Amino acid sequence: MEVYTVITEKQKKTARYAKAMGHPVRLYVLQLLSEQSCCYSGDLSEVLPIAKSTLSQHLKELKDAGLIQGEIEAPKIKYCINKENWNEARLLLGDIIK
Amino acid sequence: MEVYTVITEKQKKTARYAKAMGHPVRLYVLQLLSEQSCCYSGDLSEVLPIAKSTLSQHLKELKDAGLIQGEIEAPKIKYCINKENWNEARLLLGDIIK
DNA sequence: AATATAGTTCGTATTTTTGCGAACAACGAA
DNA sequence: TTCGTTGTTCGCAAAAATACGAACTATATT
Repeated sequence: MEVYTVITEKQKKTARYAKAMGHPVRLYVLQLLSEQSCCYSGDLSEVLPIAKSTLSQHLKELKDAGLIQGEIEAPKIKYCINKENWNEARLLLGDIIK
Repeated sequence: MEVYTVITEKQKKTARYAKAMGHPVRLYVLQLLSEQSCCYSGDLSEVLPIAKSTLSQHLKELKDAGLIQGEIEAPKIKYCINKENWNEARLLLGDIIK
């Protein structure tokens, strides 16, 4: 059963993407990856003033939101934008700020 | 004293706006106000499945983020977009999703 | 002055987020 | 196989977000 609401699924999805972007560290990572195709967690860890475990959590959140994806390149992990979802997020947010 | 970080003030500001947009209720209100110039809290309260006090909190957050403003029109309060900041938010977010 | 309306603030509870260090897992190199 | 590198997961703590109902404030109406 669904509680009645005027809020659409599209708006919920948009809000989820916006929420994922709503932290400086995550926004930094997203912006970097939208510009330079890929990076390693270690690269980020060197420049960001947070613990590795904290960074890992933020990366996980971006992954859970669907905005990035990781590919094993042992012993590192290469992170890139999830193009499909990133494009969706851009469209959805673009519709809000149009 | 400022801890060193590669994260810019611009990114922090963008993240703050994104965070304010990161909830379905707040996104709904923003989208409504970006389309129809103004509304009253009561209008929102009628259609949104949340308590009035909860709505009031969300409106306060949007106000604190600078995205909307309220004008007393007793006994109601007329809410509108804060055009200056909304435009700033659009520019900042537009820069991310460009 | 009493009442009705509109909305905020207060008090509280629950959940989620943010963050850290220690421990762990996976893999390549020596 | 032992060691180093890379990054995640675990356990914990503190802070912030979300939500509600009750109480309150302010104003207009009767």
